[in-house]
Amino acid sequence: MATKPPAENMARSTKQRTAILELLEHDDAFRSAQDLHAILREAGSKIGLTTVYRTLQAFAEADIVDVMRLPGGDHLYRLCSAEEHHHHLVCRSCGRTVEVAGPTVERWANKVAADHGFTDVGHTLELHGLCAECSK
Amino acid sequence: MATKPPAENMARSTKQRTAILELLEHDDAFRSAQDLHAILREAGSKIGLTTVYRTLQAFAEADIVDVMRLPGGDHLYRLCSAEEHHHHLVCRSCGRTVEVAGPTVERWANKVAADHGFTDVGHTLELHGLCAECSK
DNA sequence: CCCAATCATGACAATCATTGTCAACATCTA
DNA sequence: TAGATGTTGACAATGATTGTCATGATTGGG
Ligand SMILES: [Zn+2]
Ligand SMILES: [Zn+2]
Ligand SMILES: [Zn+2]
Ligand SMILES: [Zn+2]
Repeated sequence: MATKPPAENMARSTKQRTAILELLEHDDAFRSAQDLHAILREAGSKIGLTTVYRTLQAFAEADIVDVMRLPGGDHLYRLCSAEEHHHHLVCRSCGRTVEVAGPTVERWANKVAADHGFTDVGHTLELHGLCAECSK
Repeated sequence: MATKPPAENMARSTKQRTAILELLEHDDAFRSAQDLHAILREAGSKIGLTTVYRTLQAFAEADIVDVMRLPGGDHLYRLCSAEEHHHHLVCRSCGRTVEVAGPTVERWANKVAADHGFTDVGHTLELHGLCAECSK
């Protein structure tokens, strides 16, 4: 066995996938496919934009990265450490992101849903503000 | 005074705006600009798609309607009764939507943010499941 | 080590909701 | 009622994302 594949999703290990994964490993904030593509090209890589898109999608599919959507609709990706369900507290200035668990919210959500006769409930939750640093 | 304008945002009252508002008033679910446009054309209106987009944007701007985003990124609009801050419990089958207040969540969000040194925090929260009806 | 079977890549075209443009039009007030 | 100005609608433009497909890379077997 040479290099192990990044995920079940993706059968082979390639320079491109490795490069993207390394970028994400050293990054604290959520980044877009275009961001990562620009950074890689800047660093001399000849990687194509389509590949970056596809790779990030595959990572997301394999739960390797978390996805969030900007108000404008763009997709942003981040390599999260927590394996379990969690939410994000994002600095709207520098992008710094903290992963937070929300047992309180989970309970509240389930109760509210049940009270209204809803079943099979899920939720999306996002916190955004200014981090200590950016708060000056 | 003839007809009062729908909002400060929009100086004049027009057939188009009235038509859109009436549709929303009789609708329980979130709808897209294209949905509403299709419905209006179906009913014989000659309204243009651009106008529907602009009108909904203006309504949202004036806090007359709530906006939510589909996973795909599309904008959906709904006329909500609650004037204060609230969240939505949406049926992913029929679209039926219930407005819910979330004091518990607000408190939790503020605490979490403060614990991490974040200031000026906001949040987005969405609940989705199957309504009693659609649960069979 | 070498090859064939496949998976992956990248340049390019195609999508598609949304936005921009602007001349024709409607509304409202004086 | 007429003019000033907000609105409309057909159409073009945008821009992130996805589809296509020939070429290139990876991997397991021989
Ligand atoms: Zn910050
Ligand atoms: Zn949660
Ligand atoms: Zn609402
Ligand atoms: Zn339902």
